[in-house]
Amino acid sequence: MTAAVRRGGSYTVDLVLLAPRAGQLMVLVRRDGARSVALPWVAPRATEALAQTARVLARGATGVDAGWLEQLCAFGGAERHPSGAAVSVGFVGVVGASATDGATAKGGARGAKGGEWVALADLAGLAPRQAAMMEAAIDAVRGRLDHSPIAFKLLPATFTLSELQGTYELLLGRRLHKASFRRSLQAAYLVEPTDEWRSEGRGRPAQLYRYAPRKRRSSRRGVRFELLAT
Amino acid sequence: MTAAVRRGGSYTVDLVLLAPRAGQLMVLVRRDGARSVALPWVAPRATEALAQTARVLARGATGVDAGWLEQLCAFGGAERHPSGAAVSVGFVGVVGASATDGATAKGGARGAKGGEWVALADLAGLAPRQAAMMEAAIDAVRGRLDHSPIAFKLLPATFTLSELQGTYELLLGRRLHKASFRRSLQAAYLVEPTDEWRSEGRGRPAQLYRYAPRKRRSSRRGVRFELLAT
DNA sequence: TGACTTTAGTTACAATTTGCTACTAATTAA
DNA sequence: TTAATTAGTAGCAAATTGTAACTAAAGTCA
Repeated sequence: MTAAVRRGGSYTVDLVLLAPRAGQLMVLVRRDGARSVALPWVAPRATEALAQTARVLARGATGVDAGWLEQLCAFGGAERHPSGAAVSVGFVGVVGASATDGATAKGGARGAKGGEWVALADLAGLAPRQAAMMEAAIDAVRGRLDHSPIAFKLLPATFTLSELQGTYELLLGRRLHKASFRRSLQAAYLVEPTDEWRSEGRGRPAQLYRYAPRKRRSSRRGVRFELLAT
Repeated sequence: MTAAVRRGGSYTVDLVLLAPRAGQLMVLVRRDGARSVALPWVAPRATEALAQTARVLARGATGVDAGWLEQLCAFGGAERHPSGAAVSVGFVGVVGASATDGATAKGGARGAKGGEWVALADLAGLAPRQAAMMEAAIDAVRGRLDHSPIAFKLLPATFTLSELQGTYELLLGRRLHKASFRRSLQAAYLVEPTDEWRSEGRGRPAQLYRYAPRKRRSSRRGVRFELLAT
């Protein structure tokens, strides 16, 4: 396959798949030698839809469907790729914590077929093009977090508001204020309470919620100029 | 070239280039038959950086450098492309109004070498894949307007605040409130006044400003949940 | 039991931001 | 001079946001 890619000058679809585990963000990789790793990738047939290719790639690598999956952009130029392909289309996706069950540091365990979950902080040894994808993936998640239900797709069907806030904090890489978070959430009509409560050992039990977005108008604000000096 | 693309299964770089003209947003296209048009595209050599390819393509089509240029994403699958390529990497860019000087409805004039500026509203006859790019380009511009200096790159070096606001309105496709716009602009430290004024015929003369962003901390707001029900 | 700790969830208030109306200023046209 | 037109500002009410301080419900441990 690799040889065919080199000859034909075709393209690849690459995947940055993220999952939470023990308060850390993990990314799915394949061991690719002594100290180099690679993101999952495939050189698809020409007529296949890109998003479909990425969905199949995600399912093949984890055994479950990605809860959220979106294209990053195309990467090319001189930056090397394991396949030698001229262009690679990067995708980023998330799966729930359960997808990482049984995956150990030495890899190959249940839930990661031939893959291995590595903490984002410990990740090293990617080819240049895939390293660029990795960075773009984190930026994309943070940038789209308030427009796509990424955090919700990363949680089970019912969850506590503290878990939801923790997920946002994990993805954003910073702490949020509890009261403000809940107020914004309420104003957005995104969740509805169930009549279940969960006791997590110590402390008051938390009510469980489910993701149930209700229609509302998008707010027509003025411009904001988040733009900073270079 | 087209035949080579069909045979090799290579990729293309496509460009949505926008410019303001007479209060309308124009897009650069090439006549491609009786009633079909195409966005400018090229099938680059394998090792060329994507952004560099797009820059050269923009310069070749207009004779000037694009003030702002960013990748959209890759498009592929069953949606047809004029080249027959399996994937196409879309770019969106803007150039100042002066780039459209002399371009007429019948095309081929100075400033658009072999191309033609068409009002966005009048655009029809794109191949499916390029139509998808067109839509993505508008979304991208609107989505990134507050993070990239798109509007500023579309104006001359000095401009009035009414021109700046008009540019924002053109790109956003909606009206903005004058006092609020100026207050936000002031708070962002993005422009500085020159000591020139411009009289536009009727009404009070307007002061000219230049784009001169000053360093400031990015505001650490809480989450906003712009996310809407599907 | 009862004080202490821990986590969940709410309230209240000050500070800031935003939308908007209504103003003043400077110019051209008649 | 007066009206019309565009630029620019002031000020206020409403909404949003950051934060501290509170109440509530569980477990822990002497």
